[in-house]
Amino acid sequence: MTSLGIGALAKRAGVRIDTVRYYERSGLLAPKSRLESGYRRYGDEELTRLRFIRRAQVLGFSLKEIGELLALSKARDVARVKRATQTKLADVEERIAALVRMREALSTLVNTCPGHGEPADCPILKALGGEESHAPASTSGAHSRSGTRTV
Amino acid sequence: MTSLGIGALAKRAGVRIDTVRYYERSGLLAPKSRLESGYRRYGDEELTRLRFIRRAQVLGFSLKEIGELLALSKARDVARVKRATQTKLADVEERIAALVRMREALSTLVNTCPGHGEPADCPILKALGGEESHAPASTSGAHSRSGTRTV
DNA sequence: CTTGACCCTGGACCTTGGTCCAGGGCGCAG
DNA sequence: CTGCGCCCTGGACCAAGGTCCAGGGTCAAG
Repeated sequence: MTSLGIGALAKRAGVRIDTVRYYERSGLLAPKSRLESGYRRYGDEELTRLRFIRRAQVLGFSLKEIGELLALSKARDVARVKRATQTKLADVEERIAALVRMREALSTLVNTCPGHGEPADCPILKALGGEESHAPASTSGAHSRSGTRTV
Repeated sequence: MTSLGIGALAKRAGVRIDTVRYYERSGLLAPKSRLESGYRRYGDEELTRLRFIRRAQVLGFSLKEIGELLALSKARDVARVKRATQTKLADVEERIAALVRMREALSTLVNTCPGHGEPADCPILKALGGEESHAPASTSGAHSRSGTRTV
């Protein structure tokens, strides 16, 4: 029956104190109790829960989704918890597919670029829009009133 | 030698006008010129560049990274452009690997959860921290001075 | 009791990638 | 010349997920 202050809890979960309070504000993690002074007290369940929140984040759940999962778990609604997880799984699969497409495109670019020589031979630069010569591109362009038609 | 106003440019690239101006503010896309009135004018190169920016975003580059890519391209530094792209490729591969791990974890959860019955049999709920009964969890906790030691 | 470490609250601030608005100035067709 | 639609600027605002700060109270060791 460990009893932890917020600092000890945060340290054990590898997060910052502010983060714990932020999760509390977000409705994800309430302290088990408070001292008369207002100090938060946490038990093992809270630690587990905090660690779960972090794991779920790594699994790609947003804090909002984690809150929903937590609510479903409180409701002990196994079916809905499962469905939420399936939805997330589908989402993750979609993201993987998108990243795989991205990888193909990038590796094509890398593989066809000689890495030296003429910019004209670099497909990456070509993909970038290729051949612009000159072009001053002043960052701090003070453009005054009254210029010739196209500055 | 098409000459476009910001609206036409935005429409052709499928972005909003504000987004074009936002990219300009971010140093990614300056108009080719300005009318005396201050109206922005764009040519084909700017359109290509804007489209590149969007494609690069889809490929997972942040605007900051796109800016770097653009700077390298201006410097016509083929070698460094290639290296930046390789770095991004490695990054994408890492993200894919993380998502694949995520997918494995989620599908294990989904596959081992019966989807009905006792919460105790649901691995998702167990991963969540499992068995907390009761716990009132008052959102608007007015905690007054003077309580018993642990409220 | 004193001291240093810890904790409290409320609110401001940060980053990223935009989006929207007010108040006013152009461009061009009729 | 009028009017409609486009454009200008600067600045506020959004969501997410924190992070930090000021100003003050508390806990526990010595």
